[in-house]
Amino acid sequence: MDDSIKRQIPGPLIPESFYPVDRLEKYMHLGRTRMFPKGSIVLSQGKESNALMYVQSGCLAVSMGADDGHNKFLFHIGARSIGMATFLSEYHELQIYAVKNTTICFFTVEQVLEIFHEDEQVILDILQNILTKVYYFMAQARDLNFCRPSSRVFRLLYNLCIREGKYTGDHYVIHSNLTQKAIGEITGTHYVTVCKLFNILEKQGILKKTKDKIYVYELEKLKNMINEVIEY
DNA sequence: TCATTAATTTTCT
DNA sequence: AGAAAATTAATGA
Repeated sequence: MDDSIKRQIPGPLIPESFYPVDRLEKYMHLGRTRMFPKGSIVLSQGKESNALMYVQSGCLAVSMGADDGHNKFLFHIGARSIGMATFLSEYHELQIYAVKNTTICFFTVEQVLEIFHEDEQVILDILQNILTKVYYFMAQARDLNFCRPSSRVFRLLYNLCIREGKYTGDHYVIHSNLTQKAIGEITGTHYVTVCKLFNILEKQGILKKTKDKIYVYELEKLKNMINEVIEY
């Protein structure tokens, strides 16, 4: 068995660890470093913030509130990545909290400009980080428009397998500790639906998910499932 | 075809 | 043991 069926998918498949900007590491003395314990709020909705956040270690989650109290998960900011709420205007509807114990270095606009002056490559790295996010959410907008939830879940699994699945004789192993809930948040489908979809895949012997691994036994079948209409 | 709610069971820490 | 995650069933859009 070879990997000829594999096809590289550009950009991140799951909204975390977007393009790292670890060049900021050597300018941390300019900013203000702070520790956030797991579960604490880094930025509450509506609160003014005009700093650039560099996550040195740990992980943050960014979400956006809705009128009806719902809260849409957007993406994670992992180690060596960055986040910005409002560089330009003061109001926003984002909320950021620490998923793990996290150390963040905050840079003011002035400090960022100072770094830009000294190190132009940082500008490109930050642009790359933002553009990667933009592209991800453009693809997301497309999928939400044109694909059914079952297709979005199946395609995520298929792409994950192509991207990082290890072929081991007769099946693929994906090392991933995504929960069903997380897959639901990423794909915009209800976690109960995700559960049902996994049951269908497992019953057909296509795939099996454990806590930290996903075993793909029939990659081609999984690919075909993307376009099938599922009966629940 | 799916979201939603609620009620249980299973798995993690 | 308590929290989080997963499952199952029922209802409705």
